[in-house]
Amino acid sequence: MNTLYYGLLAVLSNQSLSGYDLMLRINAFWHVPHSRIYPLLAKLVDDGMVTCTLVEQKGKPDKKVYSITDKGVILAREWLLKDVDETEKREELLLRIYCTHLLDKYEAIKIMNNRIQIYSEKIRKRELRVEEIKKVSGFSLNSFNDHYFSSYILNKKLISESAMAIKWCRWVISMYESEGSINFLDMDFPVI
Amino acid sequence: MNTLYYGLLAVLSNQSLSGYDLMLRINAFWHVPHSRIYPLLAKLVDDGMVTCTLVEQKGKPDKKVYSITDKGVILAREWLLKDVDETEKREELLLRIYCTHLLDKYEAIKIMNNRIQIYSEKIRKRELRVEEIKKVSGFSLNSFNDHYFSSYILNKKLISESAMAIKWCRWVISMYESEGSINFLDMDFPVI
DNA sequence: CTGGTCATGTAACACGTTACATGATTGT
DNA sequence: ACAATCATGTAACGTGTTACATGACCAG
Repeated sequence: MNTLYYGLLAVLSNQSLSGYDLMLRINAFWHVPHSRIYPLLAKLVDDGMVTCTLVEQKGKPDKKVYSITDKGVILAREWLLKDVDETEKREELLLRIYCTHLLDKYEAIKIMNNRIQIYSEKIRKRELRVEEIKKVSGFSLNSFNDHYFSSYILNKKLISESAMAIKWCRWVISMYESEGSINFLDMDFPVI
Repeated sequence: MNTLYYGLLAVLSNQSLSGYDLMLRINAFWHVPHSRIYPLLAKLVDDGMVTCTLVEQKGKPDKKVYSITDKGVILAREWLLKDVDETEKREELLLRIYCTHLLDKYEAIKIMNNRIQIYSEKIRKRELRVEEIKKVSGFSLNSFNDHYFSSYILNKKLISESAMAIKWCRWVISMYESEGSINFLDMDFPVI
């Protein structure tokens, strides 16, 4: 049961799709060829996580539409709620976000707070590294070809990414906490 | 010649390291076990990209220190300068940044401008998707469990990430363009 | 005396990619 | 005619992970 197994389950938790459509959808996250999707779908059916229905079409080949089962939703929720380590692949994080609808308010807020902790720790480590670079390079560089420059801009990028992620987490939490109506006009995440 | 092949070359372009130290360094980007590094290092030596020197140590086991060759630098530069597609793995992007010291001012600015184009296009597509979500959901949601909410926050996250990346690219360009002294006090990327 | 760090390597297995294979329909 | 899209599947190959294997030194 690898990332793609949960990936297919995650996408199917949003809507029922054919193997072909599933491939198109999951490509928004990362590239997956159809050769990996069809065998895994068979396994998902085997495991009782999804059901398959043949849909006949006119002008197009028939297709098999897959729908998530209750058992599948339970597994997807387990995967969403399990603790993640720092080395988690980015794609997996995006996929988890795409599944937030499977969580209740308190579960979602808890996960977001957890994520804020992880990003804060990352920033702390990178800030230390930046200070170290500044010190060992004597606070100035002879040229941009100095490898301290590469390290410096790389660390600055990682810090800004984590800071942005924290800001986004807080925005999501604030939406969950504002009890009122859920209106797109009231919720807009200011980009920078 | 896969990502790790260039990854090892990229790290070695910054400094000579043993297989063990190389593993520790590359783990800053993504997890790589030593079982993958040692065979690849042998291949890099075979291909004439790096040279190997045995360094005896007291109190610690002897180690093999690997250094990049001129041929290795040429290949690393080729890899850096080759066009990248949108589906490029994130790790590879970070690795490329870590190697900027191999590029001259004009090459680096060209790459940054190119990246800005890619991120801009990404934002454009995601903005369209957000507008679509707003429309089909009727500009409001019944609950946070609605999968439009998941899609909405996911797209917002991707947009903010790309926007931050563009800001970072512009910051790097501005540093390359400011001819004066290279002082860490003069260059600070404001996080959000 | 147990577990952690430094240090290098191999082997079995799981996972992922590219290529092969088929076939109807629609647009250029 | 030719290429692209929709639609599903298998096979060979290459990549990556986990486990096996060894050994000195140091700290608790």
